[in-house]
Formats: sequence, C-alpha cells, structure tokens
Amino acid sequence: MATLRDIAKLAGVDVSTVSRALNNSQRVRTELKEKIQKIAKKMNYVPNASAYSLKKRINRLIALVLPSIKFSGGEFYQEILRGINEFVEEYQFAILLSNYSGRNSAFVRVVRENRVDGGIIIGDIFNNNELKELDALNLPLIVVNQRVDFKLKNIIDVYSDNIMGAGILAEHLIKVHERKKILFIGGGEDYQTSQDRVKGFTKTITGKNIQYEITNGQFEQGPSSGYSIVKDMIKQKKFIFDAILAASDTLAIGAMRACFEERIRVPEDVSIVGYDNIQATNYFRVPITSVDPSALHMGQKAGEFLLKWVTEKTEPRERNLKVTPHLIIRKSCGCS
Amino acid sequence: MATLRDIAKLAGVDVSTVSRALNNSQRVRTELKEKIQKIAKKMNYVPNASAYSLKKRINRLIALVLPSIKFSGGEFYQEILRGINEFVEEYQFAILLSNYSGRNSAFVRVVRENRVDGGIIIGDIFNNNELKELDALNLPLIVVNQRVDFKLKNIIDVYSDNIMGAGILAEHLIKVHERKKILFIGGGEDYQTSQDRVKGFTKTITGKNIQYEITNGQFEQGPSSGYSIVKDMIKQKKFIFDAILAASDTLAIGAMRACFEERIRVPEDVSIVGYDNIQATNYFRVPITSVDPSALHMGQKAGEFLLKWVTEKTEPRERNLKVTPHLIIRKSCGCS
DNA sequence: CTGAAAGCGCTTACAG
DNA sequence: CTGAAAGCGCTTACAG
Repeated sequence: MATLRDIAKLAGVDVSTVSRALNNSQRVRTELKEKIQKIAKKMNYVPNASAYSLKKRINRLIALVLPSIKFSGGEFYQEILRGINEFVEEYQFAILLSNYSGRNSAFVRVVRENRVDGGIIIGDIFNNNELKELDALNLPLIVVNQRVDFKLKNIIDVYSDNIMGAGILAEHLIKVHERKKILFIGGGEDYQTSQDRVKGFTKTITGKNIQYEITNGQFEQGPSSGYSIVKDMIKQKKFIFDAILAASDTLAIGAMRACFEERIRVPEDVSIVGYDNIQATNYFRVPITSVDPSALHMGQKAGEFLLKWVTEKTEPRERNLKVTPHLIIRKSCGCS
Repeated sequence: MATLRDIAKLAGVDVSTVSRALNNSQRVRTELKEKIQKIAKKMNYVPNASAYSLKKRINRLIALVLPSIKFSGGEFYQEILRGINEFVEEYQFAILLSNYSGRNSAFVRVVRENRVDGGIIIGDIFNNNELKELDALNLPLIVVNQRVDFKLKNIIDVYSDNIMGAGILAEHLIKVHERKKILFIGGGEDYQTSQDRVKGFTKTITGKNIQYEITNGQFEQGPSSGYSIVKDMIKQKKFIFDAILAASDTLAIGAMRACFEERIRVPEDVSIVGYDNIQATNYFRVPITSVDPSALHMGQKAGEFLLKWVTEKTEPRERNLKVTPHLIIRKSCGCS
C-alpha cells in the first residue's frame, strides 16, 4: 500500500505538499498539484483510515444498532437499512453494525473506543432511562421507529405516524366498507408502535356509533397469536364482529386463518386489515390490506439527518421527524 | 476521554509503563500494575481504536458484504448475520457493513483504506472472474452460500449442501409418499443454489422409474413465478404430476396457490415441498414441508473461521466448509 | 507556494 | 522493571 511518503519521494516534494495536493488545497501550484494527483492515481493511493481518523477525529463511520442481540425483524429493518445506506454511500461513510442492551453492549464499546461519528438506533421499546443513558454517550444519535417525547441533547427521533396509520385503516373499514363491529388486535403493551395503533383506532371510531373490542396479542408470536385470539372470540361468542383490525400483518394472517377454519368468509362476512405491509400479505388467496409504515423513508430521513449533522457539525433544527404511512389496498378488506 | 497520558500523569509513571500495565505485560511490577489498572478503570479509560490500529495494523473489524446494493433477501441473511455475530462478539470485533458490485464498490474502498482485517461476503452468483478480483484484494475472505471449486489464496468458502438437500426432498417424496411424477421448479440459471438443487433432484431420481419435468422459475419473483408455472402446466396438460419440488419456499407457495385454484388437493392429490424453511411456510392452512439450509450454522462457521484466521494470522487448513441441510416436515408433503 | 516540525494516541525495541 | 525515543500515516500551524 502506497503512503504519502512514497508519493512524496517520487514527486520530489515534501509529504505535507502531497497531503495538500491530494486534499485539493489552494496553496499548491496547479501544475504541481496535477502532477502529484497523477502519481497518486497511478500508485493507486488510498489514504489510511486510521491515520486520518487519529489526526482529524473523524471516522467516516456511523453505528447502526439493531434491537436486541438477535438481529431479528426481517424486511422492516432491511428497508430502514436501505434508506440509511443511500446517504452513507453518498457521503462515502460506512456502517458499523452493533447491538445495544445496556451499559456493556457492543455499541457502547465502539462509541467509547471513538470508532464512530454518530449512530442510528432502531427503537420501539426503549424507556426513558435507556434513552437518557444513550444521550449520555455524547454522540449524535438518531432513534428510528420510536417517538421521543422529551428533549435530549444528542438524540433526534424519526418515526412513522402510527396513530394516523391505524386511523386510516379504521376509517377505511367504516367509511368504505360500512363495518360497525370491529375487533382490534394489539401487539403488546411494551411496544410504542402497538400503543399508538390502539390510540389511532380508538380516536377514529369514537363518536361514530361503532361497537368494538380491543384485545392484546403479541407481535413476537406472529400468526399464532392472532389465530388464538380470534378463535377464542368466536368460540366464546363474547363479541360478534364484522371486521378485524390487527396491529401487524402476522397477527392478521393468524386471524384470517381462524376465520377460514370457522367458515367465516373473508372479506364477505368479515373484513380484515393488517399493518406493516410485509411481503407475505401477497402470499394468500385473499391478499391482505395493510398500511405501509414507510420504513425506507424513515431510513432515508435518519441517514440524511445524521450525516448532515456529523459532517456539518451543526445541530439540526428539527428534532422530531414524522414519516407518513400509506394505505395499501388489497382484497381482505372487501375491495376488489 | 482519558488517554494514556492522563493516566501516566496521575500514576506518576511514563506512558510506556501504563501501556504495558494495561496490556498486562509481565514486565511491570504487580503492585504498580494493579495501581495503574485501578486508575484506568476509575477514569473509564478505553483505548482509542484509531491509534491502536495505526500502530498495530489490526482493526478489530471485519466487513460483511451483502449481495447487491439492495440488501434484500430477508430472514436468510439475518440468520447468517446472527451466526457471524456470535464470534464477532466473542473476539470483541465489530462488523462493518458494505456492498460489492465490482471494482468501485464501497467494500473495495474500505479494504483499500485499511479499515478491516477480513471480510465475509454472501455469494451465490459470483463468477470466477469476480472471485479472482476479490482474491486480489489480498484480504482474508470468506464466501458464504457459494461453493468455490478452484483454489484461491485468500478465499475460503462456506456453503450448504444443496445437492444433498434436494436429494432428501426427492427421497422423501418417493420413499415416504410414493410419488412417481414429480414437477421440479427451479430458481434460475444464475444461481448456484438453484443449479445444485436441480442436480440433487436428478441425481436422486435417476434409475428409480420416476417421471419428471424440470421447469425454470425465478427466485426473485417469488410466489408469482411458481404460480404461473404450475398454472400453465395444468392448463396445457403437458405433464401430469403427483408432486412438486420447488427450489424455494416462495416458489412452493405460488405453486400451492395454483393447485388450490385448480381444485387440486394438497397434499392428497399432489405433494408439495419447498426449500429454505422461511417463516411463511407456517402461515398456511397446509404448512409447507421444506429444507432448512442451516443459514445460522453457515454464519457461525464463517465467523469462527474468519476470526481465527485474522487473529492467529495463520491460514486455516480446511478451505471448503460444507454445512448439512435438514428436512423440516410439515403437512404439504402428506405427512400429518 | 513549499518545507520542516509537531502532534493525534498508541506500541515496542532499545537502554539502563 | 522502567523510561526515553521512535514511529505508525496522516494534517496543519508556523516559517520563509
């Protein structure tokens, strides 16, 4: 690997001049600059990242933190990653992958080793204490997929408007398909996304003379959670419904299976809608209507803001970035 | 951030002594060593990664290269990532994410900047020229999910035995369910995994008096590809089959939909089996029998071998690591 | 415009 | 066992 010294020797100048030439400084004669740049190119010179970082205190590296040690979650994270990467590439940065589960996490280590200039951390289940600990790392940080309701010095949040998204779904069931008895299946109390979807649902139906029942499923369990809730509901005849709004697509998939088994026709007897717009919504005879939370867009916003923040070294003025979800109409709601 | 100098000042010794103490060198008085370590701990000292790298020429960082700019592919890559990460954490390394699509890729840049000590690159569609270019980077590299049939100085491969996996499926259809007319749906000529699955299929059925037809679907298209192939096959009555072996689960999902629509019962009339063991195989009334290629295990092997390789600086003796796939029996084959 | 020098924060061969 | 010095490959303030 060629270094500045090698180039300097060949060009017959000092390394400092080479450095200036390659950084396109005004203070080098154009002619000489071009000569040096040519030599560098011929030698395939690429600056050593460690030396650069050590001197400039810039790593051109951001951390991406996936939730829990498991890197689970599928397409959703990939979309966010794609969005982030657009800007990472544009700025010639790179992404360092790590995980966070408290003080001794890999993420904290790389931060304290000064490896990264900023971080993007995928949220949904951080509590205020954890957010404060993250803020204390003193690193520009963006939390994606979670609203942060109080002001933190080093944290910006980017999230999808789940209240709105659930509202759109409820509205669609009521206005377009004239449903009047809606079963809501939540994803768990720990998830802010689930809570917000509940909020959006109740907010939208109140005052509209709609009967409803709110049940609590579990995102992590996927279809089996939606399945057993709907089975129980039907068996026990606790609540007769003509529509199901599930807080995730996997819950909706389970719900739909339960309906089929009980000879309830979807969408004729019961409209079903999900949330997240995962691929699998297309895999069924009756494809599932859903809301796309715009994960790609969240990633783009996160990447854009973080990279501007760390390269311009000036704090962004907007600190709470909300992304708009979109209704994706398929057949399970009753549209054709 | 505390540096060695800060600690040295407090301890009243030279930085070199501090360095030795923190690296647990024999050549420091035990008493002094402990004193220094205590001070370092109190100051929350963490060594600066750039300085360390610059001096030692070790980055404690490996690159993970996902195929194409798209970071697509879902659960499969996540499983590999999880496996890799087990060893990355154990060795206190970190993962730098990048992508490769030829000479000017982000991956090549980070390698030339000396940022990483090794790389893991997820394959399946690299041709020999590309592999040679990668080899020329002169970096310990592991290709996952692709067999490399010729010897390369800097590349080891880790792959799942797709020939065996397809063989297991064919065997299961023939021996257990006594199927005699098998429709095979491939995933595309470009994919080594698909080619190997074809190979495993044909190898297993030859000489067993089995009728078969090999068709070519497309992995990227997913269910719609499997769907249209099966629809055509039924409509044109070209080949009457009592079993379908699809080279991926998404192809199998489409195939199953087509059967349902044509009032062909699965598994009574036709056995269907897929490959990859994705989550969605469980989402259906008739869950799909599949083969798990052991992505997690591939990741583990890749992580283990690469980290040993780069930390011990001695080339591994095994250079072609094959992982064993496993049959996951569900209902679509006819088992109950 | 160019060079010589200092320094980023480490490690380690060389003295003593 | 400990210190002083050199050096990894850069950047940049200081002279000239």
